[in-house]
Amino acid sequence: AVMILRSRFLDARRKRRNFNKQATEILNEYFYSHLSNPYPSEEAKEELAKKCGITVSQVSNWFGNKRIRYKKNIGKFQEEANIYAAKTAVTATN
Amino acid sequence: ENTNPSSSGSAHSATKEPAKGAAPNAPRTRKKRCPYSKFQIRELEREFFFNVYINKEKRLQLSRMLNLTDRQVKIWFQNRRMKEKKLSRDRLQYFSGNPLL
DNA sequence: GTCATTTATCATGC
DNA sequence: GCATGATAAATGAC
Repeated sequence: AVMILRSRFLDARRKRRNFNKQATEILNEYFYSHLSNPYPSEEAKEELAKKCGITVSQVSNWFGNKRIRYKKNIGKFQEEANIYAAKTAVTATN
Repeated sequence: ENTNPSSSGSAHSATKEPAKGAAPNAPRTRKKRCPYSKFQIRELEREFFFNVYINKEKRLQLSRMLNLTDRQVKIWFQNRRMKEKKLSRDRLQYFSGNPLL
């Protein structure tokens, strides 16, 4: 039993699974509300990880991928940028 | 399966990629990431197993054998140590946070 | 030296 | 067929 768990752990990367919608929502909210400086501190990463139900490393990976993929093609992310911008604007006024 | 770009004409060009003397405003183009071959990885891992920290002499020897620069071998060991640390962290988190066993 | 990061690449999901 | 998460080279702060 231990060997099975261990083997599954060792190649956990090979079988990646997408984050659930709620987690992606939380990460995107933070990203687009800190677009001028999308670098969460270690404490912020831990809090995001807790809220999303993922590890701190996964949070770091997500922001790393998001930053460069956003920078490489801002146009492609314009739509979702507007969505989250409006969302955070609403929450800010409330 | 790995055609090393560093062997452009000479395999003995020691350790530098940008020429520093001539161009004052060097754009300093970042070296493109080139994945190492299975053979290179095996030899690097083999040495890493014996000692996580590599000597300067062994480093030069390894770099010559694998057709890598001395800097590349040094960086590889640094990244490999970070990988080992991350694996330990993940292992700890995995076996402690879950009610298994 | 460590370590967060950038960037390209890999492997998978769908 | 790309989107996405994780990893592998490479850089730079400290």
